[in-house]
Amino acid sequence: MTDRRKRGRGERAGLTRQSVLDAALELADRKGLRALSMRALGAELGVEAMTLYHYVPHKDALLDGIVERAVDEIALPAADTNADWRDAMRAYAESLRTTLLRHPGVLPLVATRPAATPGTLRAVERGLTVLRAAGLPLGRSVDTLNALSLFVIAHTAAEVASAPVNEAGAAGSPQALAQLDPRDFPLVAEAARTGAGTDDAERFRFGIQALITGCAALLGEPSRD
Amino acid sequence: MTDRRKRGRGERAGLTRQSVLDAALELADRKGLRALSMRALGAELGVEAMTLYHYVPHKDALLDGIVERAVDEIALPAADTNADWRDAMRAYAESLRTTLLRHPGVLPLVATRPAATPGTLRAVERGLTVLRAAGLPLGRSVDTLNALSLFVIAHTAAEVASAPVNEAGAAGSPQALAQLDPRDFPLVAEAARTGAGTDDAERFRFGIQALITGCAALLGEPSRD
DNA sequence: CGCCGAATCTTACGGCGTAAGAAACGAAAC
DNA sequence: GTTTCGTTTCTTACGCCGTAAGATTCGGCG
Repeated sequence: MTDRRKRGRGERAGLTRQSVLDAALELADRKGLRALSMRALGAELGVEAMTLYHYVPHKDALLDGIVERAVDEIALPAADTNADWRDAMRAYAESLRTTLLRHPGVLPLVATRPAATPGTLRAVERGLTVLRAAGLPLGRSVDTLNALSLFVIAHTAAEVASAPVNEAGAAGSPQALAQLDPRDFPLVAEAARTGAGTDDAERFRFGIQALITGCAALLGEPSRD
Repeated sequence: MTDRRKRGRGERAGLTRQSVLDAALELADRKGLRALSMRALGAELGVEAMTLYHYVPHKDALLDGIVERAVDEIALPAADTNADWRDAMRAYAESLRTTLLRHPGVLPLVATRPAATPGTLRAVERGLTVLRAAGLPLGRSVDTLNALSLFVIAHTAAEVASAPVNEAGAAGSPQALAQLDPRDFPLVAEAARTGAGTDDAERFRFGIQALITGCAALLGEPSRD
């Protein structure tokens, strides 16, 4: 954010672990993960690459850091004890998706790394609280929350993967799919042509709804219409 | 497979695109993605790094290739028109999981790249066929199949991520989780202590079951017990 | 002032992906 | 058998990467 162009002779950059992570996150989102090198990040901050090692022990820690920074942005599940847990979970999933989509550069990392940072733990704890308060057994609460978050992460990761940074349509785009031989893949071609199941947000909503409905059913909850 | 140690003077290596991809896949699974460099792969095959560029235009294509090679191993959904689509999908999900788990090195790639290779298209087409034959509308078939595959991929990716190659327990392991302060995260700590929701296979089965049940419910299928 | 710890820079090493071209081979053409 | 030619393999080199080691410069405190 603050303009990092060319410090005067013997004037410090005034970095923080936080400011370094923020710049890294911003750079990854803007130019993609591949463009996030220590030297490039240094240049972005008006500093040599090695300087960054005063704020971060190695690059992997930097990556962990930006994941955590992005995760910290996610809003916790609402602890409204009056609301149905299904509504709470649906709202949480929706908000998790929009937050993750705001950081396309980090999504490959989120989908790939084990998630046991304080930030994620906080969200998980809150989620479990909501589910337990609704009467679900602990084990099933874990299973439910796990299934929901994994689906959200995978779906958003797939969304950004098929629309890469600064790039024309990828191989998975509907346009590309529509051009394959209907004799080889009739249904896929038809879906691409008619646009069935093409809208990311709607497909996402369907998956979430199915997951929540299914969990409720397996747990013997009364169905609602 | 074939012993690649030290060809005699002026004796060819006899590589194929397939053999190169196979070796790359095997190397990635055995030593992890980070260890898969062109030079290392060349050494594995008894050949200089640049030689590989006769079989693959660049490293990204190599990665795409090993993903496709792994994907080709997945068994297509059974087209048994007598069986319930729910059973077919559950079996497919289960088999997809075991296949993916056989290639831990490739999972980060699968979870990350857009999937529009012939192999995946074949599986998708078959899945859509099954669902359509059961009477689901095309759009919903796409949504259902999408939700299922994404969940499977995300879950298996999470499984291998929390048990990395040749490594002691990662940060997300139950042991590590059990040691955090119960005052900060009481439910997470309790779950870790009692082992609730700890079994990967069972948690997976729950998610799949929930997803399928939920999709059926949303599509107005009669419930079964 | 002198000193010290923190912040920054310099230099350097080994590894990476890969561009460019030389070299060695096998098979077909003569 | 010799020549030719396309395929396969190797050699060399460039610029990038992460980062180890250490010199340097700074602000603040005695």
